[in-house]
Amino acid sequence: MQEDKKPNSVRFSRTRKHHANETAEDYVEAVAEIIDASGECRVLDLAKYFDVSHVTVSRIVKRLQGEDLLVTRPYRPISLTKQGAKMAKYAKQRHEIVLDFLVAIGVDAQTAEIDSEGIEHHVSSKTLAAMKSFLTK
Amino acid sequence: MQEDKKPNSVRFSRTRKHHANETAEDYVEAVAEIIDASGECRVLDLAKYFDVSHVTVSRIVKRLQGEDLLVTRPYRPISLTKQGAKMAKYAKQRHEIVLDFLVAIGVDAQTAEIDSEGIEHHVSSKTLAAMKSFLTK
DNA sequence: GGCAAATTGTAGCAATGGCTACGGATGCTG
DNA sequence: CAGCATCCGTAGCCATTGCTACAATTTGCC
Repeated sequence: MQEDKKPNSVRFSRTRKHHANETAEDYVEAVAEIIDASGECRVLDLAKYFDVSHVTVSRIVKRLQGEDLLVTRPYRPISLTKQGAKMAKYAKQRHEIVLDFLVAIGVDAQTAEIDSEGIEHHVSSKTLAAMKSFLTK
Repeated sequence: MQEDKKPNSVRFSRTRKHHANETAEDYVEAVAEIIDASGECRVLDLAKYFDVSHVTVSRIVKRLQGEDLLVTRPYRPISLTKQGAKMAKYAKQRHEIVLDFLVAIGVDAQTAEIDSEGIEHHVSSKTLAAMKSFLTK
């Protein structure tokens, strides 16, 4: 009855790596959304989107470019790589399922929007499946 | 129809302040749990609990002591302040509701345990109320 | 009491993500 | 096409949370 085989690093996601991945997901999702809405995505668009300074965006964009998630050149718009687009697609799906699910259990739309942003990164595929199943029921 | 009065810093919780608060909640909850289980809580207990080095724990404990959430002295056990105990109590309640809720919608216990750790910090009181209401239905 | 093991603290490094201040590019507009 | 506004990059600061390596304290055992 070994109940603790897995290290708690699996349970507790307050790790640099996990956070970096959350950031990556939020950014590619935002880039996709902004391009979809306005045709192109600039550093300042992301800065406004996340309500942070352009400097913070700039550094993160550079990191994500190094991770082959997005592409840009100095003073140029930002676009997604194939890999980035794929991540954005999954992130969006997850986001929408969580959002719809929260609304389905009676959370008001505005609160659901806020909470789903935080929750989406912590929902495993199994939990996501349970939410999806709940929605189609 | 101003749909974006609130800054996105409210929606996107990837902020130092928010993370620091998550850490605080996880730590006070862990301290309460460990004391409850074994009578006292030491730095190494927390290190094992979170699967991090004792150094990381030591520094965070020092910070949380400064925030009046817990009390300790060098080479001595850790206990909660009144404020820390209150935070631990609410964190535990939230944790349990989220956990029970996930199980209720069909997530297996192990996955629910993992996901609830991540989700609990992002659930507003409104969403928590919706979960509670779902459970008692 | 004293030694050894276990525990905890300190020093110092890295990565991530906040910021302000400043300077260089780009692009619009007269 | 020149100048100005906007956008973006760089330099350099801080906080948080990881780490290893080493020092200090406590504790248990002989």
